[in-house]
Amino acid sequence: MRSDALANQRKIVEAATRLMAERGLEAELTDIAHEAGVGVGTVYRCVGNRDQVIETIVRDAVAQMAASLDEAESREDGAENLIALVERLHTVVGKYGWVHAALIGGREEIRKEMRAVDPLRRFQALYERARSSGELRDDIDSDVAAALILGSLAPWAAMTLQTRGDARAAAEAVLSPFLARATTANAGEAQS
Amino acid sequence: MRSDALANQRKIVEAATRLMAERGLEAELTDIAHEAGVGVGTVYRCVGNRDQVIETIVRDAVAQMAASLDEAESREDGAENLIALVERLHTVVGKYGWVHAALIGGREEIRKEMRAVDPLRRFQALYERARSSGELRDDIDSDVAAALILGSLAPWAAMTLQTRGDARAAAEAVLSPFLARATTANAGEAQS
DNA sequence: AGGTAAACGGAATTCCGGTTACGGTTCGGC
DNA sequence: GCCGAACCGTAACCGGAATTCCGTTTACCT
Repeated sequence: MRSDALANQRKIVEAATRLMAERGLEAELTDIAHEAGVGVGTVYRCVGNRDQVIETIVRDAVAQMAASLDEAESREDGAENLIALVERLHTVVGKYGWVHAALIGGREEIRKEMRAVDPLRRFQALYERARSSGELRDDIDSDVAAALILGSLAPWAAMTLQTRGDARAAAEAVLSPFLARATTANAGEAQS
Repeated sequence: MRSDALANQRKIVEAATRLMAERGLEAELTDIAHEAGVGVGTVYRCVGNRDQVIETIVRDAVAQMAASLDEAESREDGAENLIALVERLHTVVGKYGWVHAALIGGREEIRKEMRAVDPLRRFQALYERARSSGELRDDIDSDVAAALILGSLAPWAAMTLQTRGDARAAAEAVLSPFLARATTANAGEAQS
């Protein structure tokens, strides 16, 4: 592959990522080509047809999520590990605004790709491991915790969370209901 | 409007609802017409073009969500009220499999529709009200609680939650991390 | 029952975005 | 500096879904 072709490939993937983040997965190929500063033909030559463009980008996003999971699994158990993971996931998912849509209505191929990573199970496992550190509540089923915490990646939830400063603060907020009381002394809720 | 036209309108909207629930918002107009047992022309006459068909259905779904919120607001404060609300929301959103996609990638008009209902704020307000009953934790910011609880409507989260029996059980599980400890005595997590 | 305006079905048409074909241009080895 | 292969942009081409059009049928009023 000639060097200019390779450079174009990169430009195209970047452009597609950018455009799809703001317009969704249905962004048009001609627009992507224009955004990348090349012609449509070049898109076909360097990346492939529409489906292949999409697949490339989805693969990127999925890989980044998988990498985050990998990293978390290799680290020390504990609340901190989960917080960092949630922070990374929020960042990644936020960058690719369409992941949600892709998971729901997307091509079967994309969903398969995603199912292979299986973030829910892996997060659940991490939650259970982290629990042994004593920093997390153990009176909540780990599958429910995983569902709620990863549910916070939903755009409407993420939007609210973004109002609190940076991604780190958002991740801490998400985890806070699951922290064991003993560790984070909290205001009493005496009542009646 | 003649009575048969009115009847057809109803049939079409029902058919579209059914078809889009299983195939997503991109179901074809001719299929919808066929499913309703009418010709394509009739769809245009009774409901309008594709966008208007979609809008009609989205409006329905949004109205049902709004009604659930209305009802909850008119009831007695307390955890029970929130659980029932979450149960209803899960049911509605589950019935219209595409709401997520609509909210994310959908037409600006749809999102505006949704923003008008503003479920997050309303739920947050309900959470704050319910807190006064003493059944809910008050050491978690209500906006975070709202984001997490409504985040559970995200498809991947909802999928996990559905594995636990009925919608009611799922709703209880979702709320459980937010219940005050005093009420639901939980196993101790003593450590170090 | 009869007349008429409204509604119907679905074939024909338009529209639109993906895909392909092709004449000009550029890279990179000699 | 020059040649051929690889690459580029653009302008047609194509398929399929949305939309329109019109001859036929139906509901409703008198």
